[in-house]
Amino acid sequence: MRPGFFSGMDGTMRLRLATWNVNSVRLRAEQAARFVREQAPDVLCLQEIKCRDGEFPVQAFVEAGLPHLKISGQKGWHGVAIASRLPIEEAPPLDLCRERHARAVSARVAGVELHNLYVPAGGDAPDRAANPKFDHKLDFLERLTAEMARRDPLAPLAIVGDLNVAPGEHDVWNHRFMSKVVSHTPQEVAAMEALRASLKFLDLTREATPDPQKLFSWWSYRALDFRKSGRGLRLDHIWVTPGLKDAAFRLGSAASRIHDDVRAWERPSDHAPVSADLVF
DNA sequence: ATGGTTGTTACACAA
Repeated sequence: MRPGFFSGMDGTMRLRLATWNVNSVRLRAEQAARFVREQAPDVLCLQEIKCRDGEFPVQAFVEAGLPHLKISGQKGWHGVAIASRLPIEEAPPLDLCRERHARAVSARVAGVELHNLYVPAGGDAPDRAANPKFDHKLDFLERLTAEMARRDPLAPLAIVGDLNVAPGEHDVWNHRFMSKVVSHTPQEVAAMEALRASLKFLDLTREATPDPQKLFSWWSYRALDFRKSGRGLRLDHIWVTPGLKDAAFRLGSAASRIHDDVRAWERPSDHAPVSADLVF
């Protein structure tokens, strides 16, 4: 039996969540299928699909064994989707994007309320007054925080995706330098801390690999050799509520990792997938 | 302590 939701004899069920900023799902449908073959996620959350709903390569995901799809696309830019081995049920949608971009899609899978997010990158200048994109980014995170603060921390809920912020000093290649660069400014780090505190979220990838170990999920295309450059950021996250803590730590420690080998594939996305296991 | 690359699009822009 291939690895999947039902892990078998002991009656436990494993739900493997994965998130990947795919940077054009049409260009990388085959890579997505390969990732599913190799890592067997039960749910794959995609960001930057860069297509309309009707242009999504449905067949590739059906054949890969993730036939249940919830797609929120738009022409050309942004766009998010959830692909699942298990049936998708409705979940309360979040109203986060004042620009009405396709940046959030929500679903309930195996009893877990899942919010797949693509937070705005925020432009160049870390100044809310001078740079509307930076203001939009912080507004998006503030709306999300306000929404989460109304929820029950004991409810099984996860927020995953490209949050476009590296929250910790070991989530960037150089903390001092990056503190002046959008993605790791004090304002963004504070916004992420407010979000974390809203429901006492657990950052599963960091739980699995504690500080001071460096962790990156994104490397610029502008480096010839991303490994040699060493200039990465951890922008992609899987956060769960305390209601999922037992499931996340069932094996002793959190089982979450960054699949940086995918960043080394031919014609890669600039982001690597991130996965985390929940055991019920 | 900063040069350049990629994807979608339409003849730039966003990342």
